[in-house]
Amino acid sequence: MDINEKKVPEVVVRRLPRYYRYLDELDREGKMRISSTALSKKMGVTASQIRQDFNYFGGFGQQGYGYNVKHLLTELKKLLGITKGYKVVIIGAGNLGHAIANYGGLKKRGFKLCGIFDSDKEKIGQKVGGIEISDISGAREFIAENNVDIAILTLPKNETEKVAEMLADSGIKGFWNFSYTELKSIDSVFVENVHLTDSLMTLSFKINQR
Amino acid sequence: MDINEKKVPEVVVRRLPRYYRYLDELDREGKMRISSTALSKKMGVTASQIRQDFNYFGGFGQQGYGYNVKHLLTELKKLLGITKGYKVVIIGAGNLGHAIANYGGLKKRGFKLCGIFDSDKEKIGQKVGGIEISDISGAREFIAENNVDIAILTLPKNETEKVAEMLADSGIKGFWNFSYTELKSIDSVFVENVHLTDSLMTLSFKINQR
DNA sequence: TAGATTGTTAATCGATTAACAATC
DNA sequence: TAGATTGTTAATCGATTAACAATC
Repeated sequence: MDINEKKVPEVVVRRLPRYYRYLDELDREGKMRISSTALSKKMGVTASQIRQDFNYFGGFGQQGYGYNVKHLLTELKKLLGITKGYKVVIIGAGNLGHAIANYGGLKKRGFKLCGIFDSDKEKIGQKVGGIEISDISGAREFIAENNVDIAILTLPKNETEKVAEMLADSGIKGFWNFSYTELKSIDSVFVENVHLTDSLMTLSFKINQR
Repeated sequence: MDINEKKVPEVVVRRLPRYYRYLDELDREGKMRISSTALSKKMGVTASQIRQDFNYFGGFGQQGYGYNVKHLLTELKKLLGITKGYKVVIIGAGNLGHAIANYGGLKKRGFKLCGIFDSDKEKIGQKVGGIEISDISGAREFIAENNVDIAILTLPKNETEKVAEMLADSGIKGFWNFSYTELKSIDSVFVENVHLTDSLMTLSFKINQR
């Protein structure tokens, strides 16, 4: 019953990609099944947590057997939208934009890169990862016409906010934002802010405390 | 008393860079002081959490006044090692390596980029962000001789583990790892694994659930 | 059937929030 | 002094872990 389903906590959601990675590896190794205990040892978490996490989605295992690797992997893919083939565009064709465009991980996870935009006249027309860089002024229309799902924002801080505003009602569903700003979720657009240096600074903190 | 000091929880440590970002912004805006309540509204957290977090480090405020922005910022910088001027090298001069080398955020946070290494003969000798790319075979010695603190690993998955092994006892203190592997903390080397697509997948999950 | 291992409830632990005395 | 706001204790909430009945 939907009405009784508990909302999946954010902490659990953030663990799902990690499960996906491990299950994907097990599958590539040809493993057919795995128990929560075996997986817990591999991942360095408790078996209890694994079972609890999966049970937010109804549970993917079988008593006495464990989890079928292929089945669990398929279910994780479904949950994470990997099977949806979400369309993405990159806004900002700098080094980071290039790195993401050329990164095979996007394709592997079902994302379809279908456009790259920049405002630099020098860059427009050049090709990155087989895709021609277009003028950013056409981004809004492109997204609307092609039903693009996610915009990857790899722009300088000062350009990001106005670009986000421009794209807000284009039909875009999510921003994956790499700039030094925290975009707020605008209406119906989910925002995932990535602050790369935050992670470097936690590392630095730990080194510094020692 | 050291003996009574509670270990700072990981969740608190991971919030520190965010405090740093907000305080840095307040300082740049010329704000002299801020109360936990005002900051809590800006950041979208509770004032209680802010005060609790800072009190793991003894508290940086003054009753009846709030927090002096410059003082709090200075303390955060000290905690995060920004004042230490940690030396970093980049191992892997692909797009991501380039992006990080050219990113001003490292310098801003006091990190000193002092070397870039790659195994590709074509790349060796080229300059990135004013630094010449060196042969990766010399990385270990360079780190040991120059007391490099952190190695940023932007290599393909298959090369990362053996490079990490090679550098393990060079005196390096931390790995900031971007490859599709989870490096385990080796002895005295802290590891911060960055899985960029994990964050994209949580975004994708949310879009998918809607 | 016996053994294994999940799904799920209950217990514990830790993190967040609330409250207020201390104090600037 | 009165007002403001922290530092800190206590209460609450939520997440993790433990335990075990269900069941393959």
